[in-house]
Amino acid sequence: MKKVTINSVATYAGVSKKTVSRVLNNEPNVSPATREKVLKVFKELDYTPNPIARGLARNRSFIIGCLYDNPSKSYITRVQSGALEACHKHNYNLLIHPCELRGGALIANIENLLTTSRLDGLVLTPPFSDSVELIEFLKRKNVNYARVASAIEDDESISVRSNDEQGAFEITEHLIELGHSNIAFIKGHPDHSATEQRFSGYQRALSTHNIAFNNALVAEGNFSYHSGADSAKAILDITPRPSAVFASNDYMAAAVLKLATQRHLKVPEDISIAGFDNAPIARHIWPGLTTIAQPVEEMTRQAVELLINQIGGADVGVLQTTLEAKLITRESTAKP
Amino acid sequence: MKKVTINSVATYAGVSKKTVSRVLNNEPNVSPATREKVLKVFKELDYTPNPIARGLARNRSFIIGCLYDNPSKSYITRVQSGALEACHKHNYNLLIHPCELRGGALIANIENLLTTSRLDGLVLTPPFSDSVELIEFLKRKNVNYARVASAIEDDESISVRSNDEQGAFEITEHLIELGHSNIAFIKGHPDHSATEQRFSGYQRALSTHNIAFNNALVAEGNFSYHSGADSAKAILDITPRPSAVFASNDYMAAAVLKLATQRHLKVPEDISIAGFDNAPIARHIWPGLTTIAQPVEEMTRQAVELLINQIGGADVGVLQTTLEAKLITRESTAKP
DNA sequence: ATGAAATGTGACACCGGTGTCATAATGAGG
DNA sequence: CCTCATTATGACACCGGTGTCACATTTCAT
Repeated sequence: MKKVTINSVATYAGVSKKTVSRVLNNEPNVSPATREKVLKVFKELDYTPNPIARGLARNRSFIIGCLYDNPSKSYITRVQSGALEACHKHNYNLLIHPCELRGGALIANIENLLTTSRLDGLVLTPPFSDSVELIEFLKRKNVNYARVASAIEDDESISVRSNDEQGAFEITEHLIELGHSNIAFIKGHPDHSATEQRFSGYQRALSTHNIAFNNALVAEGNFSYHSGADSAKAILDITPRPSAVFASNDYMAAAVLKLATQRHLKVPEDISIAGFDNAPIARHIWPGLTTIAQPVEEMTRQAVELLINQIGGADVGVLQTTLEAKLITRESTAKP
Repeated sequence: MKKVTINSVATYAGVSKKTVSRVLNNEPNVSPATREKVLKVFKELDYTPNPIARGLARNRSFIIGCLYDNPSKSYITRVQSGALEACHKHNYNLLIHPCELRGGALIANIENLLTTSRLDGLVLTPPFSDSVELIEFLKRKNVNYARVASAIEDDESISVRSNDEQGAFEITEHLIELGHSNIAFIKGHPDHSATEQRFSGYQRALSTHNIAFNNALVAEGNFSYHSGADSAKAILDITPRPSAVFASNDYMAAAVLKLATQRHLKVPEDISIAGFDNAPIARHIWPGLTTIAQPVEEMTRQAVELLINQIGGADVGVLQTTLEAKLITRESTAKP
């Protein structure tokens, strides 16, 4: 099968390349008759313009790259879903690129990515949105980027985050108001800024309600289900057993719930469990998890939309936004 | 900041574009001295080649597109993970494109995708891997593609599937051998060929063990958790209550488990539950789900690898492979 | 009818690389 | 020292579009 290019169309239709290009891009100043004629040839020859050539001429690829390194699959799915919504709205496409923050190869990896595929912009999700090294590199390379859920504030780039500290405060307060005071906490991955923020919200709630912070009640997780299972073991063995557990995300909370159930503890009668994120699993298990609904899709959608506007050369106005997190109470928390 | 192109490098280094290009691509016939010189200029000018220009010249984008329309998020995550592994191994990138099979806009949507971004190949996941309309279109457009978990056999294109019928047979047989005979079944999405195959395996197992098939025990799901919850209601209200439920995927099985637990039924003492896929949720809940481990990542990895070889012009040899599914027994199934 | 403005069209350079081929420089063998 | 093969290098066309600008044609007010 012979390739159909803009040249063949032009020859066949008896007009110049440029006129074909005009029809292709719906530019004005083409007579209706000519336009019709060219459009007919498009159909006849089954012509599809070459996006690469177009990209070269316009210096655009209409592709956004999404960087992630996140143990929580559902978080990534939600990120993708928000990013895709914004992309498709503007006729952009999304390229996904998981990679590792640690190991020293990050910059080389991203450099290779940019060499392999021309990307108009990059969405950085945690923990990349907090990587100063990466951000410096992108600035130097003049690559457009948007940060999702980043804690860095003194940066003039696009950033959409949610209020993790406040969310953690509220859910801890919810437990306290139910009557809990012996509340265990499971931390997230140390590379993620959300980890520190959620921890800090937990501590602030305790202190606000005059409950002494007890480091023995804190377990180190990393947002993965598996780490939650390990932390759960540690926590359920504490004497006296905490009457409530607040895990930094729903996966880890689900792991606590599973172990508690295995040990024939009744949730929430014997122990209350709270999570964070409002991941699907929070409502797929019984009892459903009390959690903080974090607007992951919406954050990403907004970030990508701003990014695309910026790429288009528009004046984006407000670059940095903070969305609210919301407490969702389900069956996993109750009075002790 | 001025753009650094191959021309600036050439001028600065005092050589021709072509020589720079040679160094860039590690081609032979460049004297060590010249190579050194050019490499030094790369560093000095912080040069990054333009992938689009390269793509235009070579007629390659080194991007694979992944099509999906699947209610199960974890399935998609696994597909992506397998596809990415193969892509990165060959220095390709992955662009994701969820879209709808139904609605009539599919072909236009894909046509637009191909117009927007030059893709070297497409991975079709269910239900697209069974869409004759789409496959015809891609053939006509001369687009390389690979099918994952497709039931179409009389096609000369790349296809990697797993044995769904056999998997469903085995898990049903497992229930029968435990002593169950009143086994309810929840179907998957009607657009997916796996749905028919799993149903067929269920029926074959019944018939092999001389158990009469009873259509009243069959509920219509669509692979989503939500549809599983609806089916669960219907099934748990059947009198006499089935002693076991086999759901066509783990999400729906999890929904059955949740409702059963809510109704204070003990699993597996009062009712056994089996799923399909070995999705993460199968081991994140208690009791863990007995299920069929489907090698989703591996299927996709192999499919993409074959696809990339084909794009590279290699003789791919065997185009169609079937991988085995494996029974995983956990706590959700037991004697009635 | 006439000149100015608006509209339609094409020639040509350009985007930033790669492929082909001719030619220059180097090295081995006699 | 010369010939011939080998290695190194560059000129130039080309990939398939878009941007600029010049020019031809039409429209419209005077």
